[in-house]
Amino acid sequence: MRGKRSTSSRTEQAFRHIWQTVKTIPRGRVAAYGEVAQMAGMPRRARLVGTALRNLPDGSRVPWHRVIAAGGKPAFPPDSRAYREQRKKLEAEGVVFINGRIDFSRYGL
DNA sequence: GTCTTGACTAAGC
DNA sequence: GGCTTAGCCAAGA
Repeated sequence: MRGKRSTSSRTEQAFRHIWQTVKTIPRGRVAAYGEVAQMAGMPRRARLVGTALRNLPDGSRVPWHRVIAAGGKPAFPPDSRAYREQRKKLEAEGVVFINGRIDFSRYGL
């Protein structure tokens, strides 16, 4: 086998690795993009995590809502649909929003 | 191969 | 406390 990778490019595998890492976030907890990147063994690739989640295939069971920006706030504008969905899912898991922000010392990893 | 874009982050004002 | 700037690094055009 030479480096020939059929059916999945290098980036696709990186995305899957990120998705798999996100799946390890326990229910009722949250992690920052940078944290996920580090857990996936890609320090300083926070933006890549965002790209991966954006490319997330429809119907996947990846808990993308547990990934938030550093500072404990969602990476979406508060008036966006994604924001409401994320907040709804998190609150359903017991995560409390305080002034639109999540307490990392309490719900972080 | 270069340039722009982005579900990031930390520091500065 | 909120907006701006700069640094970051890979994907997409």
